[in-house]
Amino acid sequence: MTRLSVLAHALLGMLSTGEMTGYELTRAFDVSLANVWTASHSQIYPELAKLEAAGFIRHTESGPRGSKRYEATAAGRDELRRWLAEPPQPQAVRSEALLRVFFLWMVPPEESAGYLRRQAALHREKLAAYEALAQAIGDCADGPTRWSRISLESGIRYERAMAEWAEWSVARVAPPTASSG
Amino acid sequence: MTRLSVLAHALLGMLSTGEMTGYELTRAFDVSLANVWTASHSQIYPELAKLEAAGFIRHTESGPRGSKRYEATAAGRDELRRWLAEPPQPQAVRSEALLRVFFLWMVPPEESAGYLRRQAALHREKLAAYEALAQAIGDCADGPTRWSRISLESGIRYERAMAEWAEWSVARVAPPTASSG
DNA sequence: ACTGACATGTAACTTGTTACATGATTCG
DNA sequence: CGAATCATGTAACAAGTTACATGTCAGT
Repeated sequence: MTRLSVLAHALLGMLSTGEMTGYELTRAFDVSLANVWTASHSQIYPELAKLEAAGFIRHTESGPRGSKRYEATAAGRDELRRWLAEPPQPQAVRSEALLRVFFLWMVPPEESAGYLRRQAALHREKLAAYEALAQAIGDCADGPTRWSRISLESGIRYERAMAEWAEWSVARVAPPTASSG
Repeated sequence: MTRLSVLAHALLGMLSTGEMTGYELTRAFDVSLANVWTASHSQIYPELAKLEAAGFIRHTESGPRGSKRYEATAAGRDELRRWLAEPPQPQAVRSEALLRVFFLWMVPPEESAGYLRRQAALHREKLAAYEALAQAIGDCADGPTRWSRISLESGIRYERAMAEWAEWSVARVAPPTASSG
């Protein structure tokens, strides 16, 4: 194994938090990790096999329906810490939504304003969901939960900034007329 | 051709703005589009060939060094407009930087604070660059430029929100002591 | 018996990265 | 004539998506 993928480190991180099955990991990517990284089961199972072969995780018991519980080994946790200490390199941006904005001059103003309004609505929706979640988990200051709260805060600020941007853009494209104000 | 990729639409969009060679498109992804979408020449040249075969672009003259200038056909511009009108679907999130934050409980507080400070610095740097660029292009209200200014604004607000988030996180992890304040 | 959630895997395909490979033109 | 930039391509690989495929267990 030349070098571990980001997904591999995500799995390693989850399995350092506690024992989990592939199925539970799959659900985690749909729920707690959804704000941060996504992966499907078809990617997860082969990656778990690779990580086990490389000695970074091991599977302990076998559960009821042929399920396997995995946990990180000492080598796995070391690799995770090494990865966490790597210098951050600026990441390539790829936003389909923003790319569309770049080419909105192609369509009439009503249509581009509509696009931006839909974007604003989507961001407002996500913002509300994140804020409700933050309210629900409260001001936790302990272990892993603390850090998931900090990640969530990033999502909150991101969605708020993007909602405000979309609303600002609408105003710039279709300024409120005297009659409408 | 089953369905066009996002990259294909990016190329179609650029070639609706004006004639360009593959080389010029490659540079555009490094400069004006860098905030929005990235692609390397090894992806661009084959994609141009596919778009031409599908009749969405055509190449006009051949330049000095075997260069080919492409432009969008009417069918290409129609396809671009169709794509712009597609209902936006929420996109999968994948942020390696944020994933690391999720697992920062693994390392000592000094190290996690250091990580967040580096993140803050990177975002502040990008923010400054974007703001300088915004200052340089000014308050343009015409055609494509107007929309690139709007895209840039998204980058500015994003970097600012993320810088502020990182700084907030540092304070949460390593609160200023009475002696340091 | 049937439905739904649990549970794991593989195959085919698309997208994106890194490295390889070549040649033309311009400037100093 | 040498280096930088212009200019276009291919090949091998890594990462991610969608669809296919199978079987278990709990509840009704």
